[in-house]
Amino acid sequence: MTDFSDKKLFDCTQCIFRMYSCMYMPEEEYEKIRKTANQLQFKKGEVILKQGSKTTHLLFLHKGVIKMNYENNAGKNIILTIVSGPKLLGGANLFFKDYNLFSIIAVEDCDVCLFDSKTLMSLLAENGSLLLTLVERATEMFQASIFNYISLAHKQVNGRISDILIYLSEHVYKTKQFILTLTRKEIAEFAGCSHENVIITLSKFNKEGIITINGKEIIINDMDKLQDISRRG
Amino acid sequence: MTDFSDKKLFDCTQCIFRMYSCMYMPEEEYEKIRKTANQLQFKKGEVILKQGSKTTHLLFLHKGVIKMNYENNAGKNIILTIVSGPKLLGGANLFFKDYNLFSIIAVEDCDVCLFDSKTLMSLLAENGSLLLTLVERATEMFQASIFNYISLAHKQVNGRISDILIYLSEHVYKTKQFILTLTRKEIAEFAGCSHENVIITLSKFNKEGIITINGKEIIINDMDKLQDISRRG
DNA sequence: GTTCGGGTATTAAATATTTCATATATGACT
DNA sequence: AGTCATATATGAAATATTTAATACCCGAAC
Repeated sequence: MTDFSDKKLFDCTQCIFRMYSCMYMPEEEYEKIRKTANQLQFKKGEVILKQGSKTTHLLFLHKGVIKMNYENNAGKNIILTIVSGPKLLGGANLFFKDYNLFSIIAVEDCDVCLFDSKTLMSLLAENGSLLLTLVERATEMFQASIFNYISLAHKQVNGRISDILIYLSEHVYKTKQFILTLTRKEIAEFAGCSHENVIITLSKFNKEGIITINGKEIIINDMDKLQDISRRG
Repeated sequence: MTDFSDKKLFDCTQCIFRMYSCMYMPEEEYEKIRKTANQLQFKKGEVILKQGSKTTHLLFLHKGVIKMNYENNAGKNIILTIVSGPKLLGGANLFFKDYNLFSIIAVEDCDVCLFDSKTLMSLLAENGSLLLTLVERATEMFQASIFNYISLAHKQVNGRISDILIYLSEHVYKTKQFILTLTRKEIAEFAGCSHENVIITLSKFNKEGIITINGKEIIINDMDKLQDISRRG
């Protein structure tokens, strides 16, 4: 983790969070928030927020990819969702709990802003329209998680892996050809199956020509077939 | 569904929704909302809100038990969660979407209040503190769903059924002995497995003495063992 | 009173998944 | 260049789950 408190890493005037804010809030008000903001860079693998730690900040992911990781009481890691910036990471994890329910871990190098949640919350309570917008954004991610989990809980591994590939392609990397920084083990933690099963399934999709695997690179050749497998579960 | 627009079914002064509201809102303001409220009773099995229909109302469940049901594009029913009143049913399903993402269906007879969401939203935008509280409540249910789904996606059927029994006991019926109105098929839709598997697992738990089944009645004899099975997955 | 449909229950066979053992490849570090 | 840890890959055995077939019970409808 690198702290650049003295200089500005990202241009705040380009910030999406600010864009939302100033739709509903005068510049001076926003400045109060901005002063509490802390620009940071995280390297792949670094923990941005740790499960169980106090929630003192709301997090805005400018750039990069993170995983929301939950370690259950058996010590098993479970990936709740994977998201790419720009995105506000709040909601159940950050908005209302005293302690973080999940960890947020960088899967690729990330640029983030941390906002002091106390300052933010008191400003939000006076500014319903902004709050509505923020909650709406934060809720979006939640909805996405729910639908991920519908897939995971009610489909077999073929369908789950298809869903994850579609999700990564459409919502994280936004292209059909991407470098997958997640390991097979991490995909297994996301899909809720053994890593062997992930490998077998990916190999099968590769052999059938639905996807092409070149080391870390994945190319989705036949999105229709993938969606068909997803549909049939 | 029974409409009692002329008379009052439930006592509004006892309403939990009102309680939240008047913590942050003068009586006159609340009256605006109350005037748009519509008290209704639903019988077991009736659809309260239908997936795909327009979201015109926010729903407050006074009394009873509902299931959030999602019908996927293969026509398969999936139960997202089961909740008992009093509870505000909002969040992703109702707050921000033009159309309901899920259906809400009465599992037992229910008393509900429907609030016009337009009126409510405009009042909320002017009243950040109330909004925060409502969003917090709505988010709670979401969190619970997420943890349900962690269970479903990352455990095998024994663990899932255990989790569902624990959940029903602790959060829905609030006692270790309850009349389960859900059919085995519905439990299967919740657990994400075949109904045969539900029956086999429940029978097994029954034989092992962990639970006792008398027709529709379920008694949890050994909560520790159930939690142990849940933990081991 | 009979029929019908739905819920409950059980089994065997087919299929899916995990576990375990093992092997190769890769990158980091010395 | 060698060592270590980790990721990838594969196959066989053990286990879990679904599917399909069948049967019983019970309440609603005729």
